[in-house]
Amino acid sequence: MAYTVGQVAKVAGVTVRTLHHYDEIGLLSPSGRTSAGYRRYDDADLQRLQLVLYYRELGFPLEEITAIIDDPAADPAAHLRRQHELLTVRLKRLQEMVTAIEFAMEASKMNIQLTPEERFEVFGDFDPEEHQAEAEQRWGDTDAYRESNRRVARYSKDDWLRNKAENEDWGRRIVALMASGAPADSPEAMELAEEHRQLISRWFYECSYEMQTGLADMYLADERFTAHYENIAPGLAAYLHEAIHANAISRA
Amino acid sequence: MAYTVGQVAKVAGVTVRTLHHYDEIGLLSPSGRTSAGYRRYDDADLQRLQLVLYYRELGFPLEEITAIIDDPAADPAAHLRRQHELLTVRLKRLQEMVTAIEFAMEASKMNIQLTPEERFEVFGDFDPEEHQAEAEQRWGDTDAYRESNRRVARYSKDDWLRNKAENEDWGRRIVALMASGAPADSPEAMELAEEHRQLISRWFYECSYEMQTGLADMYLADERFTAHYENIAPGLAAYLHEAIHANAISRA
DNA sequence: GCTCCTGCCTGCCGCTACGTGAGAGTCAAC
DNA sequence: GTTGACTCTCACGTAGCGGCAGGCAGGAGC
Repeated sequence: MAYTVGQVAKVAGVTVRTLHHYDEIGLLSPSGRTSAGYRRYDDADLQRLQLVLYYRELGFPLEEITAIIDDPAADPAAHLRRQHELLTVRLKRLQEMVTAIEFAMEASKMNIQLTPEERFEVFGDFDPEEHQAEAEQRWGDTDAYRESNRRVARYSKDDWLRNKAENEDWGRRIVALMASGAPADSPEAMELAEEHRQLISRWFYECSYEMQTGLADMYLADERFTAHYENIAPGLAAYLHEAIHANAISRA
Repeated sequence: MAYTVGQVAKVAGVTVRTLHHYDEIGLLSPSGRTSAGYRRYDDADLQRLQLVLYYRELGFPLEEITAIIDDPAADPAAHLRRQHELLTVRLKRLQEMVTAIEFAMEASKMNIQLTPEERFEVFGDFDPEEHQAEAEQRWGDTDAYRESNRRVARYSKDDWLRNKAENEDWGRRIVALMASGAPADSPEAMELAEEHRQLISRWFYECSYEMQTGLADMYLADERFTAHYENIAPGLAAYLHEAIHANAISRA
């Protein structure tokens, strides 16, 4: 019962190169060679190959497989547990990805065209997801962030357009107020600050006064946010910041 | 709004090296450089990076991402569909593996010790999985193969031992019959051929006469199967082959 | 002006698990 | 004795970076 590389390859469903490789790294060396140097695999080699392929299927790197197979003292149960954890994690990731892609497909089928490009188009230059990676780093484990993500995922293009319209309407009103010379702690400014909080609560996540003042601080601290508001009207970032704080204090 | 590599890396949650790499392969080149040669990323670059990371998350290779993003005529829906298929296939594989590993863990907890080594021990030299890879290539998309896999996955060590015992009993009887000189198309031989079919049906999958004659042909065509039967008794492969065909014809 | 620290630059080698030849020898068949 | 299939050993190529080395750049502190 001796087999050549080609035969083993066929039987095991791997390539000859793979067997050469396993020989090279000492994972599976044939038990003998012919006088011409041809590899000769026997049944024991085939069994070992089976083991190798089994662990490989489970995602073990070849080096570890070598260790597992060659070390009779190794605890197979421990390996299984670890592998089970790894697998379930990968499984979850994959499932999430499938869900994400199904969502994307659904959106594109409905002609809502919520591909990322479209979303950028809808969002204009103030994309809630523009700084998503950073947001995730900062707030990835907060309830608000998860809530926001959950809601955002369901929004249609129309929802986004309505959102944008409401935002722009609010923007026009606060710009007009600021231009009128009303101070940032005037009742009118505080009312618009309150409306700002409610817009966030309605569209993204329950925004408390505390969270809102945090946002306000960031509008000044993070130049990208500052730029966004300054771009609407010079001085707006600071004006909004003060109005939000004044409103939060008066409601406390 | 210009950012250095380090800033972009932090914001996007990738490493500087990754950005260098994306620049190298032309996937994401910063829109400018400082006089000192520092990369300068602007908001548009960040948006592109978002797209890149989005597709990367979905498992697209970088080269394809380049094509998708740079080619406005490319159909994102088609890409998504293809990716969805790939992912679901991988997902199914992973799920099967998790099931398998959970089964193995269960077994090891019960001290049944169904580690692969154990299974080889139980199977002796005629492991139903010995040629699994090839079997999958040949029959991977048949109902019989799936059915067999489903059943096999549930078998306990005791089941395997009973299976082996039944097989050996049948083996002894057919060897005895052949030794007695009864022709392969005798009623007794045909009866044992019938029993062979029922053994397969009981332990692995519903085996029709047609499928059984296919198996019989393979016992002669594939030297490994031939060797298995010839190892039990010289001439058995051909004898069984003829008996199976005779039985199938008489039942048709 | 000098030093220190941090961040940036460009190579370039390394990793996994093989794929894919090149060039040469081997084996069984016709 | 010649073909054709199979095998051998280099040895470079792949994807997606990680991680050095050696050398500028730029701001802070002395």
